[in-house]
Amino acid sequence: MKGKIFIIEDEASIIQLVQLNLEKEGFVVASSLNGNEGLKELKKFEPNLLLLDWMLPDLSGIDVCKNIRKDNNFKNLPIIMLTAKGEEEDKIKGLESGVDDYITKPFSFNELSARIKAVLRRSDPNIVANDLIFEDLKLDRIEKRVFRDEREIQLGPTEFRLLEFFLTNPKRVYSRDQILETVWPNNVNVESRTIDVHIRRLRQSINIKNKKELIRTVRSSGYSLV
Amino acid sequence: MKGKIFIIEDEASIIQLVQLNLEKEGFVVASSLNGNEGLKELKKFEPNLLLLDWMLPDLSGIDVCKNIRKDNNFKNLPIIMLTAKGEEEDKIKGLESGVDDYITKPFSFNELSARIKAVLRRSDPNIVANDLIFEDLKLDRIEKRVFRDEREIQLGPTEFRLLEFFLTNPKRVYSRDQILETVWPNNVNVESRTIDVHIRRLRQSINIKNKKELIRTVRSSGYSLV
DNA sequence: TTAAATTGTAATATTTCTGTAACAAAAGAA
DNA sequence: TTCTTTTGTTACAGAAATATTACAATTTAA
Repeated sequence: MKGKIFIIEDEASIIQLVQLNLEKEGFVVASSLNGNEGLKELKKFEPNLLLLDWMLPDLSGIDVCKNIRKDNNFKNLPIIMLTAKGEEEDKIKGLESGVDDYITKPFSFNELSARIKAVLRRSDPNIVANDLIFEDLKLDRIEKRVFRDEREIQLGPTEFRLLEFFLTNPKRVYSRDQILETVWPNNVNVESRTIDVHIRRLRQSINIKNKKELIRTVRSSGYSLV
Repeated sequence: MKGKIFIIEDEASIIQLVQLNLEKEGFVVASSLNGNEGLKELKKFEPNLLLLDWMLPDLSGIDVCKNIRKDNNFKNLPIIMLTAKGEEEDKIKGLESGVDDYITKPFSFNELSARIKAVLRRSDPNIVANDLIFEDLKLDRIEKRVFRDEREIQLGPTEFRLLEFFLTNPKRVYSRDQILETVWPNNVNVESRTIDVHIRRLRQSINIKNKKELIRTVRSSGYSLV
């Protein structure tokens, strides 16, 4: 899982629990303790999914939700609402206001994880898929294997993550910064040119003679899988 | 799996969830929402195992349990108790009153399924798959034996559990954390490097010259059986 | 109780991977 | 063209991950 998840929730302990577990599953996670700030940070972070608490100190969950739905860039951002027990009636309102799913506290992490994956499967299938396939390339996340044309290819850890990243959004061009953010562990400082080297290594591994180049260089923009 | 499981539980949503999943695994399932009725139906149904809620509208779980233990035909019926969080103290009583295992709500279905199988393995070995087989490797859970190529292999307890773990999901790559969580007893703190040593011991035992290596190292990810 | 087996850890050896720097090549701009 | 900017390529040293070994402590079996 290489997806990004944002959490808006005022109980720090819940954030911690959820964040820790989600990161263990490979998600990149950011969070905020209140609605207004959350909205701002969220739009910078560009998550693939939002976990939104119903009751917040400033705005209500619904308000946040409406704000997001109004913004063209986030109109389709999947949202899972976190509600406390006893807010049953509100649930329907929540769903009406454009929430994709909700879960009642206290919840087990497994339950949350299952719902997140179910929602992502609809909105962004590649994030949760076990096999990422693009033309004659196949990457198996469970077995950690890569194939081109049925032939297995050996990749180092970084090249594997890099390819995984490209495969979740083939054709799309990514800047070196974007690649760094997602493919490298957080807070690691790496020369941007280093990516060029890894791109080369990846190219060398996945290219087969007489077959077309799979990674396109877009001068002054970045790279993409084609 | 072709065993029969009876559920006595007053929350219909839990019954539904569990029943659906158990049936998917091949069990035949019947259920009741309260104790008195449950007892009657159960005796007609003759299950191989009972899932019993601790708190029921009429009888308590313990009462049901005692009633069953008095009946010669069901004296040995395995029972797994479902308890809500906070009833911790009662657990001990539960086990004393002849319960085979218990699980605390909320639970994940996987957890429940694992416990059911563990209990059935003791009481009714034929219902659960007991031989794990992968290529020329065979592990007999009942007799605690391992064979490669018909030849028996001696393993220490930890190596046995480790191999058992790999065999439940061959090919899948597991991280050291995942291995620790499942193979080692809960809450035991063990250095993550320790796994390497056990992997080595396991390799040494199950490898036969001229035969391919069975355990694959996936750098920065973990190990898998191949 | 003694002997044997098992476990976890630490220390060491070995392998593989990473990031960077330096230079070459290519693509644009003027 | 010539200069400038960006990307490609290579080699390499240090880092990181894994393998191996030895050993002391503990458990189990005899």
